Amino acid sequence: MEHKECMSALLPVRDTLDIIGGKWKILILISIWEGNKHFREIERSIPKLSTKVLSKELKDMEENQLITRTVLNGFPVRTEYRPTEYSKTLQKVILELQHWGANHRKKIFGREY
Amino acid sequence: MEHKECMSALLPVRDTLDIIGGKWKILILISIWEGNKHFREIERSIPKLSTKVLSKELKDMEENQLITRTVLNGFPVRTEYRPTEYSKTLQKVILELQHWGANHRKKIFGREY
DNA sequence: TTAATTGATTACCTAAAGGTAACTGATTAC
DNA sequence: GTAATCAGTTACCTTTAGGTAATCAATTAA
Repeated sequence: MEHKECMSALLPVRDTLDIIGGKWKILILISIWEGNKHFREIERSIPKLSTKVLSKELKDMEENQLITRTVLNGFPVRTEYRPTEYSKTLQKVILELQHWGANHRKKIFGREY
Repeated sequence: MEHKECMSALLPVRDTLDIIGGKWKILILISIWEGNKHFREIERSIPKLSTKVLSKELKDMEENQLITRTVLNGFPVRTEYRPTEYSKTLQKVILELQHWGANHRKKIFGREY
């Protein structure tokens, strides 16, 4: 049985799941896609999300070039987070996950949400 | 800012990630797709996978109708795990994750695996 | 000077995922 | 009866993800 090729093909799958997996990452990305730019603004747009987790996730997303971070100096310091064009390439992936999940729920529970 | 609709659209995304996320689920599914049928066979096909985790994941996958489980009585008891036709609907999703991840690695590190 | 706001960081804790290893029950071959 | 094989289960431990709450630095308005 040939495993090596298929197993190494899973490294990219792992990478993707690391980037969009977890409890908050997609939520944060969508909030930013929707136009939320500032730290507090994003935080308040997602109920129960803590500053600690948000801070960490934003760093990860910046590293992965999904968002840009710009510090604007002014009265209270403001930071602007913006989605990159590149981040949009994730939309197809997320849509695929969404479609499969929606169909799956119908199959398993015989009803939708 | 309209959040409610987009946030509820994420429930299916969560469902899908619960089903294919984690360290072993996709590996196990692929092993079964490849033709491995028996518990020990699947276990041995995936280095470092323990019986405990395999046992749990197989149960989850059976609940989600991705595999069927049949007990064959014979000398050493044998169990047959088979992929369902339905499980194949995940291939498109997994391929999407794989493509995005492969392209992402090129973008971030400038090289492939 | 005090309070308030923004954008965080830090220390500490809990819960969930996963790992380790020993063990069970059934059966058969020796 | 002893060993081996298959298909698991159980108890226990470690690691990681995530939650809670206090704190900090900068700035401005009252």
